[in-house]
Amino acid sequence: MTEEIRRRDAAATRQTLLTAATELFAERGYDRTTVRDIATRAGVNQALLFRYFGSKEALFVEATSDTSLRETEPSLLLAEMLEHLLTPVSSGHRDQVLTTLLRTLGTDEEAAAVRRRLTTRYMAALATLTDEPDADLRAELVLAWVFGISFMRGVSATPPFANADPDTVRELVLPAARQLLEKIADAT
Amino acid sequence: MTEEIRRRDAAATRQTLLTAATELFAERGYDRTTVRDIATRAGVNQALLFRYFGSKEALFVEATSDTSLRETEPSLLLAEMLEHLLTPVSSGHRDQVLTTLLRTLGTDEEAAAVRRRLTTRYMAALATLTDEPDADLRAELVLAWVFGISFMRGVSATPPFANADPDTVRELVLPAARQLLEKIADAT
DNA sequence: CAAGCTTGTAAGCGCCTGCTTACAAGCTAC
DNA sequence: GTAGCTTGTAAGCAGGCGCTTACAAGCTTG
Repeated sequence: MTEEIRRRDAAATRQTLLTAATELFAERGYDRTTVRDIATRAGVNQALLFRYFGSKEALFVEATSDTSLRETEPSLLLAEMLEHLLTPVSSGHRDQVLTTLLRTLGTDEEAAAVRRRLTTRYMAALATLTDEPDADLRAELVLAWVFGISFMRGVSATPPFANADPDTVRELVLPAARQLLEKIADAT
Repeated sequence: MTEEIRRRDAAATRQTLLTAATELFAERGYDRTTVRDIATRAGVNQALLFRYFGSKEALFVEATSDTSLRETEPSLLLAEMLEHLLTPVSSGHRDQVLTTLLRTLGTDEEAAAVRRRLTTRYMAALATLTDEPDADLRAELVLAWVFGISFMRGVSATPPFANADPDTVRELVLPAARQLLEKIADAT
């Protein structure tokens, strides 16, 4: 049994808030998520949010910073990202950070900073997959594709993607992307 | 000379408001644009916004509905979209609708409807460019790429794209996209 | 020139936002 | 057992939001 009868547990409350915030930011983005929403979903008084995190922005940074960008081999990175994007979100909270960042496109500086940092890391990894001089541009174009797919699938939720088989998508995307980054490998 | 000394001109005021709204929605998205912002940029009392448009949402719909999706031949559509996306925004107000929709990713139903309608039209055009059975999926993947490029360039504004030569980008994207939609043509 | 409509203005309403404060309730150490 | 800290609660503050109202200023028609 899990410890269910715990009350007055600061660490647990903090974690509950963080989880609720992560979910809501991914679902609605930064602007449309209110601190009251977060507290309600966490089943917690909203004042505690400020006690434990200081501000809504600080909570956002913490919710999006545990990126868990695994140390995947770059040649498999694209295939893995596609898999993450295309598997049903319901199955555990997958890498929602991408979705969160896509939903948070305002002028908000914190969000923009998080987005830029993440982008740079992925780009650097992908840029190793070609010997062409314009490796960065090629990497960014491929990354842009991932963002676009993530956008249309997770955010816009247009019909074809909703029913699309992940394998089919991968078999379409990988060869095309290989035109830009020739060292992209197939999934294992 | 243009007629500058016109006052009490309802049509002109309406148009000024519409222009200001279009710009601001593209710059900041729906949520972060306030009716006061719009009225201020238009140099007009904000009550007039409600007199002429009824609500902020109605104004948004009108600002994004003049899509001007030209009747381009589908095989040239991708090249043309890329050109639109990559030419400096400063040069006249280009097709900002894509940017606006990207910046407006909340739960807002009106924005989602506009986005869906536009997407469907572009997809239908692109789907004619292959004889494969999964034409729709292929078209959506290509469109996703355009969205991603638009996102990274216009919204996220990451470095490589900012300095990228439009022709270079096109020469990278078109051949790769042709893996999905074989009838894509080069720019004229 | 005055009636009557249209266009523009100033003020403010009710609501929601992020955030704070004052205080009650529970836990731990002596 | 009670002092003193930590955890949770209720209420509310100031400011910004979309939107409305009451009214002044201008134009058009007899």
